[in-house]
Amino acid sequence: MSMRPVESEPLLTPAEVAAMFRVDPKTVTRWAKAGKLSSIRTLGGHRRYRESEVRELLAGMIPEQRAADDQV
Amino acid sequence: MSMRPVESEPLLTPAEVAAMFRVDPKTVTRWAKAGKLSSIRTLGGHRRYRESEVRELLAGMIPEQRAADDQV
DNA sequence: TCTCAGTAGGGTAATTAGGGCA
DNA sequence: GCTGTCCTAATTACCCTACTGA
Repeated sequence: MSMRPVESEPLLTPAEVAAMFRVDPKTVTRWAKAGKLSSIRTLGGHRRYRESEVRELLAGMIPEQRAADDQV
Repeated sequence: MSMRPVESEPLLTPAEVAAMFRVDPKTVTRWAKAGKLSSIRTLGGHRRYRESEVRELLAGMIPEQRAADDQV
């Protein structure tokens, strides 16, 4: 059986993102609803997150978060 | 669920760090603002601390008298 | 088809940020 | 200088039930 290489972006589950930020999975959901983090939905309504975006946010390289950082 | 291995650094909450040093969480916040301790921010602005860094600082807490002894 | 950990949704408690003061 | 405490507002954690997905 042959699998044509379909380029897809690495996605993370809510639990995985939550673990990286050391927060509750529900908190990640709130970030998505608030538009602070873009999310992809499964056909059943569950959210998936782009690993690349999450890593950038963790590194503090996104404007939204830097705004919070700047008051330090 | 699979939980594909996502490499991320273990983080600590302000309360956890405060308990380890036996100080008020607010004091930990001041350490972070003073640059004595590096911090990562959640998307909501709350701080998270690197466990490895905290442990190193704890290990560096040397009793006054012992510090003097060490120079012998 | 069955199982069950994970997630969504909503509500309420607990932490944290920030400033100022002792 | 350094820490603890009081205050308000914002953010996050924990509770539940029902549905999703591997």
